[in-house]
Amino acid sequence: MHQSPPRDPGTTLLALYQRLFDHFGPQNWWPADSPFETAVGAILTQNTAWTNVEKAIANLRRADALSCEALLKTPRKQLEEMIRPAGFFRQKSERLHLFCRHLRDHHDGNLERLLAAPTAVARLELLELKGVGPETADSILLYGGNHASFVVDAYTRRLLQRLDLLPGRGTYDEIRTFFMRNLPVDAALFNEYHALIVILCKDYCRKRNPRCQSCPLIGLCRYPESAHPLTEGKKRR
DNA sequence: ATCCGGAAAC
DNA sequence: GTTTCTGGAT
Repeated sequence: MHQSPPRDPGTTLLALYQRLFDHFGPQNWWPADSPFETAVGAILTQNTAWTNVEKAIANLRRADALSCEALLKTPRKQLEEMIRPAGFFRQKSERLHLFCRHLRDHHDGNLERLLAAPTAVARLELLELKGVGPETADSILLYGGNHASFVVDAYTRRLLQRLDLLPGRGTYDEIRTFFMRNLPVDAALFNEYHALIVILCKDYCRKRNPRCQSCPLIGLCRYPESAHPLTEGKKRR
Protein backbone atom coordinates (compact mmCIF):
# COMPACT_ATOMS: atom_id res chain seq x y z
CA MET A 1 0.00 0.00 0.00
CA HIS A 2 1.39 3.38 -0.94
CA GLN A 3 0.19 6.92 -0.81
CA SER A 4 -1.97 8.37 -3.51
CA PRO A 5 0.20 10.11 -6.13
CA PRO A 6 0.92 13.79 -5.41
CA ARG A 7 -1.24 16.09 -7.52
CA ASP A 8 -0.89 19.76 -8.00
CA PRO A 9 -3.85 21.82 -6.77
CA GLY A 10 -4.75 22.93 -10.29
CA THR A 11 -5.23 19.35 -11.45
CA THR A 12 -7.18 18.50 -8.32
CA LEU A 13 -9.48 21.50 -8.58
CA LEU A 14 -10.20 20.88 -12.24
CA ALA A 15 -10.91 17.20 -11.63
CA LEU A 16 -13.24 18.22 -8.82
CA TYR A 17 -15.03 20.67 -11.08
CA GLN A 18 -15.33 18.09 -13.84
CA ARG A 19 -16.89 15.59 -11.48
CA LEU A 20 -19.40 18.11 -10.18
CA PHE A 21 -20.36 19.39 -13.60
CA ASP A 22 -20.76 15.89 -15.00
CA HIS A 23 -23.10 15.02 -12.16
CA PHE A 24 -25.18 18.17 -11.74
CA GLY A 25 -24.88 19.90 -15.10
CA PRO A 26 -25.01 23.69 -15.60
CA GLN A 27 -26.70 25.57 -12.77
CA ASN A 28 -27.50 28.80 -14.63
CA TRP A 29 -26.75 31.14 -11.76
CA TRP A 30 -27.68 33.77 -10.58
CA PRO A 31 -31.49 33.64 -10.85
CA ALA A 32 -32.20 37.36 -11.26
CA ASP A 33 -33.49 39.76 -13.92
CA SER A 34 -30.81 42.40 -13.40
CA PRO A 35 -27.48 43.04 -11.68
CA PHE A 36 -29.34 45.15 -9.15
CA GLU A 37 -31.64 42.29 -8.29
CA THR A 38 -28.59 40.05 -7.94
CA ALA A 39 -27.10 42.46 -5.43
CA VAL A 40 -30.35 42.64 -3.46
CA GLY A 41 -30.47 38.86 -3.38
CA ALA A 42 -26.83 38.68 -2.31
CA ILE A 43 -27.54 40.87 0.69
CA LEU A 44 -30.78 39.13 1.57
CA THR A 45 -29.31 35.65 1.41
CA GLN A 46 -26.66 36.29 4.05
CA ASN A 47 -26.85 33.27 6.36
CA THR A 48 -30.34 32.62 5.01
CA ALA A 49 -31.93 29.86 2.96
CA TRP A 50 -32.59 30.94 -0.62
CA THR A 51 -36.22 29.81 -0.45
CA ASN A 52 -36.80 32.50 2.13
CA VAL A 53 -35.03 35.08 0.00
CA GLU A 54 -37.33 34.22 -2.91
CA LYS A 55 -40.33 35.22 -0.84
CA ALA A 56 -38.76 38.55 0.06
CA ILE A 57 -37.81 39.24 -3.57
CA ALA A 58 -41.33 38.35 -4.68
CA ASN A 59 -42.69 40.89 -2.19
CA LEU A 60 -40.33 43.55 -3.51
CA ARG A 61 -41.24 42.79 -7.10
CA ARG A 62 -44.96 42.88 -6.36
CA ALA A 63 -44.47 46.33 -4.84
CA ASP A 64 -42.31 47.42 -7.79
CA ALA A 65 -39.52 48.09 -5.32
CA LEU A 66 -36.81 46.17 -7.16
CA SER A 67 -34.89 49.20 -8.33
CA CYS A 68 -32.48 51.58 -6.68
CA GLU A 69 -34.84 54.58 -6.80
CA ALA A 70 -37.94 52.64 -5.77
CA LEU A 71 -36.17 50.96 -2.92
CA LEU A 72 -34.92 54.31 -1.62
CA LYS A 73 -38.45 55.67 -1.68
CA THR A 74 -39.70 52.76 0.37
CA PRO A 75 -39.85 53.66 4.07
CA ARG A 76 -37.67 51.51 6.28
CA LYS A 77 -40.57 50.07 8.21
CA GLN A 78 -42.35 49.06 5.04
CA LEU A 79 -39.18 47.57 3.60
CA GLU A 80 -38.75 45.52 6.76
CA GLU A 81 -42.17 43.97 6.32
CA MET A 82 -41.48 43.05 2.71
CA ILE A 83 -38.17 41.34 3.41
CA ARG A 84 -39.23 39.83 6.71
CA PRO A 85 -39.34 36.25 5.34
CA ALA A 86 -35.58 36.49 4.68
CA GLY A 87 -34.81 37.06 8.36
CA PHE A 88 -32.50 39.61 9.97
CA PHE A 89 -34.94 42.05 8.43
CA ARG A 90 -33.94 45.11 10.45
CA GLN A 91 -30.26 44.99 9.60
CA LYS A 92 -30.92 43.87 6.04
CA SER A 93 -33.33 46.71 5.38
CA GLU A 94 -30.68 49.14 6.58
CA ARG A 95 -28.04 47.43 4.44
CA LEU A 96 -30.24 47.65 1.36
CA HIS A 97 -30.87 51.33 1.93
CA LEU A 98 -27.18 52.05 2.50
CA PHE A 99 -26.30 50.14 -0.64
CA CYS A 100 -28.84 52.08 -2.70
CA ARG A 101 -27.80 55.38 -1.19
CA HIS A 102 -24.24 54.69 -2.24
CA LEU A 103 -25.32 53.83 -5.78
CA ARG A 104 -27.42 56.98 -5.99
CA ASP A 105 -24.72 59.25 -4.58
CA HIS A 106 -21.74 57.84 -6.46
CA HIS A 107 -23.00 56.04 -9.57
CA ASP A 108 -26.19 57.78 -10.57
CA GLY A 109 -28.14 54.90 -9.06
CA ASN A 110 -26.60 52.52 -11.56
CA LEU A 111 -24.86 49.39 -10.27
CA GLU A 112 -23.46 48.68 -13.74
CA ARG A 113 -21.35 51.81 -13.45
CA LEU A 114 -19.80 50.61 -10.22
CA LEU A 115 -19.23 47.22 -11.84
CA ALA A 116 -17.59 48.81 -14.90
CA ALA A 117 -14.43 49.45 -12.86
CA PRO A 118 -11.59 46.92 -12.74
CA THR A 119 -12.38 43.96 -10.48
CA ALA A 120 -10.01 44.94 -7.68
CA VAL A 121 -11.31 48.52 -7.64
CA ALA A 122 -14.99 47.58 -7.63
CA ARG A 123 -14.32 44.96 -4.98
CA LEU A 124 -12.70 47.42 -2.58
CA GLU A 125 -15.54 49.85 -3.12
CA LEU A 126 -18.14 47.21 -2.31
CA LEU A 127 -16.23 46.13 0.78
CA GLU A 128 -16.41 49.68 2.11
CA LEU A 129 -20.15 49.34 2.44
CA LYS A 130 -21.62 48.39 5.78
CA GLY A 131 -23.24 45.00 5.41
CA VAL A 132 -21.16 43.94 2.41
CA GLY A 133 -18.47 41.46 3.41
CA PRO A 134 -16.19 39.45 1.13
CA GLU A 135 -18.74 36.82 0.12
CA THR A 136 -21.44 39.34 -0.68
CA ALA A 137 -18.96 41.51 -2.59
CA ASP A 138 -17.68 38.59 -4.64
CA SER A 139 -21.22 37.40 -5.36
CA ILE A 140 -22.17 40.82 -6.69
CA LEU A 141 -18.97 41.03 -8.74
CA LEU A 142 -19.26 37.55 -10.23
CA TYR A 143 -22.98 37.10 -10.67
CA GLY A 144 -23.93 40.74 -11.15
CA GLY A 145 -20.93 42.00 -13.09
CA ASN A 146 -19.36 38.93 -14.67
CA HIS A 147 -16.10 39.66 -12.88
CA ALA A 148 -13.79 36.68 -12.37
CA SER A 149 -13.84 36.87 -8.58
CA PHE A 150 -14.22 33.50 -6.88
CA VAL A 151 -16.96 33.31 -4.26
CA VAL A 152 -16.12 31.52 -1.02
CA ASP A 153 -18.79 30.51 1.47
CA ALA A 154 -19.29 28.17 4.39
CA TYR A 155 -19.99 25.35 1.91
CA THR A 156 -16.70 25.93 0.13
CA ARG A 157 -14.79 25.87 3.38
CA ARG A 158 -16.51 22.71 4.56
CA LEU A 159 -15.91 20.92 1.27
CA LEU A 160 -12.21 21.78 1.15
CA GLN A 161 -11.85 20.76 4.76
CA ARG A 162 -13.44 17.40 4.14
CA LEU A 163 -11.32 16.91 1.03
CA ASP A 164 -8.31 17.81 3.16
CA LEU A 165 -7.49 20.66 0.77
CA LEU A 166 -8.00 23.62 3.07
CA PRO A 167 -5.13 26.07 2.49
CA GLY A 168 -3.40 27.77 5.44
CA ARG A 169 -5.74 28.59 8.27
CA GLY A 170 -8.67 28.65 5.90
CA THR A 171 -9.43 32.35 5.98
CA TYR A 172 -11.71 33.79 3.31
CA ASP A 173 -8.87 35.32 1.35
CA GLU A 174 -6.66 32.25 1.54
CA ILE A 175 -9.41 30.09 0.08
CA ARG A 176 -10.31 32.61 -2.61
CA THR A 177 -6.67 32.96 -3.63
CA PHE A 178 -6.29 29.18 -3.63
CA PHE A 179 -8.96 28.85 -6.29
CA MET A 180 -7.89 31.87 -8.29
CA ARG A 181 -4.22 30.91 -8.45
CA ASN A 182 -4.89 27.31 -9.38
CA LEU A 183 -7.62 27.73 -11.97
CA PRO A 184 -7.96 29.64 -15.23
CA VAL A 185 -9.22 33.10 -14.27
CA ASP A 186 -12.55 32.77 -16.03
CA ALA A 187 -15.83 34.27 -14.87
CA ALA A 188 -17.93 31.53 -16.47
CA LEU A 189 -15.84 28.86 -14.73
CA PHE A 190 -16.01 30.60 -11.34
CA ASN A 191 -19.73 31.14 -11.81
CA GLU A 192 -20.43 27.47 -12.40
CA TYR A 193 -17.93 26.23 -9.85
CA HIS A 194 -19.41 28.07 -6.90
CA ALA A 195 -22.95 27.12 -7.87
CA LEU A 196 -21.91 23.47 -8.13
CA ILE A 197 -20.29 23.58 -4.69
CA VAL A 198 -23.51 24.97 -3.24
CA ILE A 199 -25.73 22.29 -4.72
CA LEU A 200 -23.27 19.55 -3.73
CA CYS A 201 -23.12 20.73 -0.14
CA LYS A 202 -26.88 21.18 0.11
CA ASP A 203 -27.71 17.76 -1.23
CA TYR A 204 -24.75 15.58 -0.29
CA CYS A 205 -21.86 17.16 1.63
CA ARG A 206 -24.23 18.37 4.32
CA LYS A 207 -23.08 19.67 7.65
CA ARG A 208 -24.92 17.15 9.77
CA ASN A 209 -25.60 13.91 7.97
CA PRO A 210 -23.54 13.87 4.80
CA ARG A 211 -24.70 11.39 2.15
CA CYS A 212 -21.26 10.04 1.44
CA GLN A 213 -22.48 6.74 -0.05
CA SER A 214 -24.23 8.39 -2.96
CA CYS A 215 -21.99 11.47 -3.21
CA PRO A 216 -20.75 12.27 -6.73
CA LEU A 217 -17.29 12.84 -5.27
CA ILE A 218 -17.05 9.28 -4.02
CA GLY A 219 -13.57 7.97 -4.65
CA LEU A 220 -12.20 11.49 -4.85
CA CYS A 221 -12.99 12.14 -1.20
CA ARG A 222 -11.90 10.17 1.82
CA TYR A 223 -14.26 11.77 4.28
CA PRO A 224 -15.23 10.80 6.91
CA GLU A 225 -12.12 8.66 7.42
CA SER A 226 -9.95 11.73 6.87
CA ALA A 227 -11.96 13.88 9.28
CA HIS A 228 -10.26 15.16 12.35
CA PRO A 229 -12.50 13.68 15.05
CA LEU A 230 -12.06 16.51 17.53
CA THR A 231 -12.60 19.47 15.25
CA GLU A 232 -15.49 18.44 13.08
CA GLY A 233 -18.89 16.90 13.37
CA LYS A 234 -21.17 16.47 16.32
CA LYS A 235 -19.66 16.61 19.72
CA ARG A 236 -18.74 13.17 20.85
CA ARG A 237 -19.07 12.45 24.49
C1' DA B 1 -17.63 35.06 21.03
C1' DT B 2 -22.29 36.86 20.44
C1' DC B 3 -26.11 38.92 18.15
C1' DC B 4 -29.49 39.24 14.43
C1' DG B 5 -34.46 36.13 12.79
C1' DG B 6 -37.85 33.81 9.96
C1' DA B 7 -38.66 29.33 7.65
C1' DA B 8 -37.97 24.68 6.86
C1' DA B 9 -35.36 20.50 7.42
C1' DC B 10 -34.15 17.24 10.66
C1' DG C 1 -37.58 20.58 20.02
C1' DT C 2 -33.20 21.55 17.63
C1' DT C 3 -30.36 22.76 13.73
C1' DT C 4 -29.35 25.03 9.62
C1' DC C 5 -29.51 28.34 6.14
C1' DT C 6 -25.24 30.73 -0.62
C1' DG C 7 -22.72 36.30 6.60
C1' DG C 8 -21.45 40.42 8.67
C1' DA C 9 -20.86 43.68 12.47
C1' DT C 10 -19.69 44.50 17.12
